Amino acid sequence: MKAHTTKTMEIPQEEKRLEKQLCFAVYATAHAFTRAYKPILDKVGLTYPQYLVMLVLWERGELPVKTIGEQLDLDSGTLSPLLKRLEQSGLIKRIRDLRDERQVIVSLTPRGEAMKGEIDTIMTAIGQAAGCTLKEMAEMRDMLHRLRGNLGRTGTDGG
Amino acid sequence: MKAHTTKTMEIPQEEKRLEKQLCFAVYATAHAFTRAYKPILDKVGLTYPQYLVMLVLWERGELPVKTIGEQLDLDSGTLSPLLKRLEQSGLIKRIRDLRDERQVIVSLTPRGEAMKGEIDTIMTAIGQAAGCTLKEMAEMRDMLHRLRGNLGRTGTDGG
DNA sequence: CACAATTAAATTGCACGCAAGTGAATTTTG
DNA sequence: CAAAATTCACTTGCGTGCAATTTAATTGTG
Repeated sequence: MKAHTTKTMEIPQEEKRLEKQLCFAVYATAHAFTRAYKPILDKVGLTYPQYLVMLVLWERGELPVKTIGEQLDLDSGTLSPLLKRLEQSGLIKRIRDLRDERQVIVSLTPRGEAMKGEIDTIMTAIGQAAGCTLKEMAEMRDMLHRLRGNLGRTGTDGG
Repeated sequence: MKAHTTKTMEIPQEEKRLEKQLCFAVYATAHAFTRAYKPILDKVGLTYPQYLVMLVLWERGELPVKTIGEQLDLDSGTLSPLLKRLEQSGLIKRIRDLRDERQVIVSLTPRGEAMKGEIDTIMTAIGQAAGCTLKEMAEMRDMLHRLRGNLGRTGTDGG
């Protein structure tokens, strides 16, 4: 594998500004989303990552920890304590799989299932806060999806 | 102020899927960016948020903590320990302002200033990882900027 | 079937991010 | 000018994220 000359040609000053950085736009918008969700999620006692886990379970039903991690791009170091909190909140159960005792199957309790009724309220509220047209939202989502695909397959080429 | 009927009309199942959520696209892309930056930033001994602080200082010169926080949308609870680590790394100085002793002025050390030479290498590497055209990047950045503006001014209407 | 390699989840350690509270300095007000 | 209100940074506590390690279970191999 011959490395092509990683040519570091001069980038114009203007392009180096924080406000010009796509990475920062994504970073800051992610925080803005979390903050926008907070007052809404506080009412149902969820953090934003916990809400994402609930979304996955509402959509797909009971799942092993591994699969939840694949859906959300999170590892067990993040999920294990998070799921423990959701369990203590009485929203999910964690049961070790009898077929394969390495796995833990996560499923919704009746309370967790019932909370699914809140989805519309939550999504409507956020949709209004975002203040985008559905077309814009879809467009942005697809662009981000592509971008994420590109970034994900970065071969950690140099180290 | 009469609340307009927060009409929670039915959202189609398909739209509730995780993959359809713009918030998740932003969330996951932010993490993908951080991971893409990691091998590059490891070489210069910075975390991604630390890199953002350095960007601000390279661009604007010495600044009080407050202003850095405004630029990055971070509060002192996040910045104080982060800046302390950058100081221990020998990249910045923190000096209490003599005019207003409530403020702490953050400035670059010679080592921090010298690191500015790494910018081009870092940005070029990330640019290649992102694999977008400059037009796409600009487009996405501007859409995110607008979105962030909308989310930021969400009046926490209900609590 | 024993034994090495692999896999899943949990744990540990560190660095954010943010709410809430503290303490010191400055500004506002009476 | 003195007291009250505000501002700034720091600290504390909690919940992520993630690398690295640990423990237990399963799979692959001879």
